[in-house]
Amino acid sequence: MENKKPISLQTLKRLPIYLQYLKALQRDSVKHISSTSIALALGQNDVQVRKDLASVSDRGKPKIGYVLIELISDIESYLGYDNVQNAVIVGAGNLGRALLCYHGFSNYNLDIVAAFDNNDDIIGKMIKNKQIFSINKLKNLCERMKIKIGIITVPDYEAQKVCDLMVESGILAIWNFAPINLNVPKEVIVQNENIGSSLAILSKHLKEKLYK
Amino acid sequence: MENKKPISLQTLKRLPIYLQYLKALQRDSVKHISSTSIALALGQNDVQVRKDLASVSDRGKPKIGYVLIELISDIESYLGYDNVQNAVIVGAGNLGRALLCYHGFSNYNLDIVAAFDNNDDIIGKMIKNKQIFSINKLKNLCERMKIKIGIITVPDYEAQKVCDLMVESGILAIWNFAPINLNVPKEVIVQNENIGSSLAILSKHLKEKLYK
DNA sequence: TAGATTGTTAATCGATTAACAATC
DNA sequence: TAGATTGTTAATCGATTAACAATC
Repeated sequence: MENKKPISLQTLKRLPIYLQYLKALQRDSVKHISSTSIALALGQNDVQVRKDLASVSDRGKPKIGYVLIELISDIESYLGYDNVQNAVIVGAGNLGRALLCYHGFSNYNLDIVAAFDNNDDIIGKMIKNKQIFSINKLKNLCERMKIKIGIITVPDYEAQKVCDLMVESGILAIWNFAPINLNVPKEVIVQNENIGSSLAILSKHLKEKLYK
Repeated sequence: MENKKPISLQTLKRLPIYLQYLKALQRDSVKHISSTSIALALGQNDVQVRKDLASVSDRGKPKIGYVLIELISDIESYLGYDNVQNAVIVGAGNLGRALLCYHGFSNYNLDIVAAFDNNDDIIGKMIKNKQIFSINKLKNLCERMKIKIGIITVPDYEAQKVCDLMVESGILAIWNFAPINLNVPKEVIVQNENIGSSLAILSKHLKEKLYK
């Protein structure tokens, strides 16, 4: 299914959550699934789920719902998980190494091919079959391998510099773990992963529960 | 400032981002700051910033803006960063260990006091001065230390079990890194950290840039 | 057929942005 | 004083939810 109306950012964020749940069902050999039951399992409104799914698949049938494998396939192809996406990571500190070791990215067909750092002590080392290169090699490798996704796990004061280098290297999508606003040209997208925002929600809730 | 009208979830998520920026300014010895300049630096709408700040501080002055240290203090106290918050982490795999080593939590006055796992090979080891205990010790330690924040970094099929144990141990706020929907009583809050949602946004953008 | 489910249209809700008066 | 900034009220925008017709 191609090119219905553009879907909202909120829907886009929910699709991977549905997908995860659907894949778990698949392991349990479930064959069919309805929006209503997905909504129930994930604690969401059923109309919302139905609308979200309708935006990426038109194979839903009244009374039956969706055939599980068809729905999974439609969501995956919408999200672009049907092509492997190569990525590089800059910053091989604790967080960078953890991401490098994380197996779960295969679920999203994301493959981190290499890491880069400016610390001579770790340049040249291998982590889980992946080599840590000097930051100087970033541009060359990205261009040669046509890498379009960059992950930033350096300290905040280095993040903009790294970001600029990524843009120069042809990267179009940046996953930023540094707590800072990055300036990029408009053809590049930045997704900020903000630990602070999540913690704020927990902290506020706790404050209300404990002191009120 | 206490108890104006309740602020929105969106505002709550943005406050830590402002705070981060304000602290960076502090290092540069800036003394005053306006909503307009924050908005400009962070690429946001100035009315939005003004409203967000007004919801936690009433010390803004026309023409001058805010005194930096006052604004920082108001945001921090609103977010509850003025008390140290102790947390435990369950699941000492790659991600769990990375979080355990992460220094940045001190910015949020969050202190991870211990990790728990069910793998005998790592139980008893120390990571950055923090011990990995058997999961069997979780309840006792949480009760004794009155720990209210739990971080889940176990595989998805173990997450609900761990969650139940946390709830039983008196934990009220759960930061969940497992890609699964957790069922909790209504007094407990769950904040899901969803890698898939972030990646979906990047992946979709890339698909549009590259294939259209 | 009746009931469960789909997809769509309309209503509601909440968040963002615009307009503007107040003020240091 | 004039201009920059604040805070507030109103308008707009977008997302969620409700209502309902279509259908296997």
